[in-house]
Amino acid sequence: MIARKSKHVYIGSAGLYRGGERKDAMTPGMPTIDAAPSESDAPGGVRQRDAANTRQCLLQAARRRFAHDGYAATTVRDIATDAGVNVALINRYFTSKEGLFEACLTRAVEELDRPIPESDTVELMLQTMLRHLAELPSGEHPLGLLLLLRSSGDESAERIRRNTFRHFAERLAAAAGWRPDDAETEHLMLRAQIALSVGFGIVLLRTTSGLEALSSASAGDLAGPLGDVFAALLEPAPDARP
Amino acid sequence: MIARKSKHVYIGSAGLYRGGERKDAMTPGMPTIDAAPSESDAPGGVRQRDAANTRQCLLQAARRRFAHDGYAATTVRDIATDAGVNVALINRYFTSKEGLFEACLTRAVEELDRPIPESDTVELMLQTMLRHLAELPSGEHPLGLLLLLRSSGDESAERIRRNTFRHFAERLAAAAGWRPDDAETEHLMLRAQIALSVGFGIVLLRTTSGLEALSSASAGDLAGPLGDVFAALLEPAPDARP
DNA sequence: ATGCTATGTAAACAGTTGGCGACTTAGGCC
DNA sequence: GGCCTAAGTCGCCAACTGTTTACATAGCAT
Repeated sequence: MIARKSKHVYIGSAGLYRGGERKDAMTPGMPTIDAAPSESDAPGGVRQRDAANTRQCLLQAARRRFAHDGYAATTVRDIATDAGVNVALINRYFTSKEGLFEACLTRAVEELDRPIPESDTVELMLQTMLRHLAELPSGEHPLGLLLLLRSSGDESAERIRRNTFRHFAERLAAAAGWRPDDAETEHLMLRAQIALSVGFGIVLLRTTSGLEALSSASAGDLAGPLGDVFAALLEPAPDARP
Repeated sequence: MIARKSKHVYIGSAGLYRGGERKDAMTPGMPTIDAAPSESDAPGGVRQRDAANTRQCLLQAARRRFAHDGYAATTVRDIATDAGVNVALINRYFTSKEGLFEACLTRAVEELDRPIPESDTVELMLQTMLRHLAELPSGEHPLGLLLLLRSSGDESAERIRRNTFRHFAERLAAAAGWRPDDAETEHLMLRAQIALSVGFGIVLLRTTSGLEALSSASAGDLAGPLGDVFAALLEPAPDARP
């Protein structure tokens, strides 16, 4: 018995994925960014042309696949099918599979880094993390953090990843009082990185461990425990702690 | 320019991997389980036969590859080359790539579950986790936790993964006072799963994020912060916490 | 030695994958 | 209309991947 690659059909909480053999259902219509195929695209209809839209569709589909299955496990054909788009267009718009992944990563980093309220506090960073752990208003899980964990092996993508990690670690550490070259506060960097680990660990186990309580927890459910963790790690304790 | 699969050369902290083109250096000698090729295997020497040994070599090499690169990204030829063994032997001894992965997973679970001191305490679980986060006496990083995060997509392997997660979550939760079907202690399950996330998050970021402080931290360095986290999550706080 | 089996080797196979080049066509502009 | 370019399609390929098959041989019992 050969364990063939699973062409799984995702039925996420809010329809993360539509069925596998999208091609039959979609083409030749206009690629749609989200949810069910729009009513308007008749099966025999005319393929409309909209470069920006197809680009977005590809990005969206790629984000989901990459985040969920990892880089190596997803094929460009998977992505194209999900997006309801011809495979060759991936290379047209993103040069290569690596290019597409890098585009996903870049967009994810932008999303994660958007709210920079100048003065960081541990509390604010905690809320940002919470927002990216839990469900979006649209009902979809945020994929940015997850994407950051899916390495492609490509050098330039890897650099983006590492820079992002370092950037957030430093922001978090700084919010907790860490200052560069200050040996006195050096331990805070490690603690900030551990705090970061918590977030990534949660997002990973939420999506891949099958732990019921964790994967179904809402932002509100996580707020309490996660607040305790951040406080224990980064808030100066009453009794001095090396 | 085609982004070819990187046949990287691992030079781990304690020589996790030896160079990529092992075949030239190793064959035809006896496959060796660890470290540098033993002095005794002359290049023109006779290939010795030792099924148990080659099995172990394959397992070891597979563990490293799977844990480090993920299931999909590692090829059976990679593993065979690392182990200094013919590719076909993977299928002989483990039926398939999936079988080999499952064997790795099973062994990892055994290692993780070894010390069951009957009565679990949060403190003991913390120490167990610490032991699997930090370096082994041999100088190698423990790969068990990491392997648990690398899904193969195979149904039976996935079941092992999930059962292991659930098992440890319940052990940890129980150690903190959780009792099945006791709504009063239900919140402890979520907290235990978050505590688990911390461990997995750390092991993941230690190996893939390039965060210096974290990846070079010793068990002793982690003990303090991690102890704080576990305490904040699982030790009953003086002021009641829902 | 003779045979037998466990072990190991080499080559090939069938399916998949990412990428590319030649082609078609929609839609705007003159 | 005629033309042009961007957008999309189609078929192919070379490389790679997991697996199998046919073959070689070491070690051992007889």
